[in-house]
Amino acid sequence: MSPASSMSPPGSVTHHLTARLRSLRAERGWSLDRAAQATGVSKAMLGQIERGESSPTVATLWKIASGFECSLSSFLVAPPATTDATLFRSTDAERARPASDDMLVAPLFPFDSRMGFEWLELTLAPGYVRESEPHAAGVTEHVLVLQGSMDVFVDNAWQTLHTGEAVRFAADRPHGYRNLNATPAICHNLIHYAAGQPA
Amino acid sequence: MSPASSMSPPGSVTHHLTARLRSLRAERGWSLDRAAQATGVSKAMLGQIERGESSPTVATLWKIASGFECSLSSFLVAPPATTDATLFRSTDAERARPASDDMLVAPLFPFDSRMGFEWLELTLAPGYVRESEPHAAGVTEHVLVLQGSMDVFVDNAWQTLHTGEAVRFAADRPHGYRNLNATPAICHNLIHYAAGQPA
DNA sequence: CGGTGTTGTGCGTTATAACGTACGTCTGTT
DNA sequence: AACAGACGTACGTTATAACGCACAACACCG
Repeated sequence: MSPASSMSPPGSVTHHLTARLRSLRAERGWSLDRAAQATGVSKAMLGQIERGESSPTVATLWKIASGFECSLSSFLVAPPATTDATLFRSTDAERARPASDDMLVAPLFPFDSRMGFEWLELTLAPGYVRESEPHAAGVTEHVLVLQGSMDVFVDNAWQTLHTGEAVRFAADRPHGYRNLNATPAICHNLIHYAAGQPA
Repeated sequence: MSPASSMSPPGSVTHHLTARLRSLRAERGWSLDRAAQATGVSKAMLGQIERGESSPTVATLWKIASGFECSLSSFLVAPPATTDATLFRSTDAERARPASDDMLVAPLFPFDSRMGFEWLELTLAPGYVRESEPHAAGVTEHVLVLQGSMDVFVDNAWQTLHTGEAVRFAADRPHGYRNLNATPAICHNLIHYAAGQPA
């Protein structure tokens, strides 16, 4: 993109790539020769990549990642931001908001791109029935019953879950929940989205 | 690597890259011209990449990902394996195994690389005290109290969690759990590991 | 103080990624 | 059937990624 300058802007993809490679090599105390031997990439090339003077091919980046026994994506995406500050949540504080007449949704932990999931607590009133549209591919739902019992529609059949039972299923197919009992059912619903995909 | 053949092996990185680009373009009904215009990469190059005849630079791959409004890593890492078969679990079945005298561990959902976390149910007997060693960087723990109350040691202080309360914290620092009450405490413990890093 | 080895960078060459354009093909139109 | 348009591929050129080698700077020893 910028042939004149060989510098890499601080926030860019190439900058993270150079920093990652440099720190990884320093971390193991490897010389360029040693790294070249481990990865199969010439040490001249490795030096240029570290200096941001050339943008490697995915093929060579793969050789580098393999040599260092690291994932390919760790060279590209920003680090998982280590983690954030400690976060306290309370179901009681969130449960007060009714999503509909016969269901309460308490967002325990809202969606976080670093985690890739959101964690909800659902309260299903007696008689609640809901069939969800399929979500995008790669979405996985976890349902765990805390109180009472309920039915989950997965794989074209209703399955009964009692207290303490759980199910995990791919949500890119028709699925649903219902509570045919006389008492409310409380469950946790953890929805995991595929990595790197916008909602 | 193999200059003679222009094919990409079925399981390789380049194969997934070509398939991803091809399906993404077909999904939107874009022609090569349209894709070239959206990404800023020549349509000839896009065609060669789709056919596996050339391995793009990370710079051009970035342009492609930006043009399609997708994450860079979605072109590289193996697909999240869509998802697995439906999996039923029961806490009662697992809870029978005592991990120690004063704590029960029930693995609700064992670690799954696609999800990046494991989900446990802990039962802390009265008087239980445990201070964990810091885990690797990028590990995040979620604790949610289901029954009774307990204390969690985070940020160099003990915090009390009552039923329905939860906390999320970075586990690469000293942390611990205790139950100073007269009745057992039950909580969920979801441990999320950084993506792409070996345990 | 001059070997001797190691580290990182510069240089010339080769392989190939990337571009712009032109061509063959297939479709739908009047 | 002939034309027009859109799509994907093949071609020739340029930019640059990648290589191997050689050199300069800094160490550790004799």
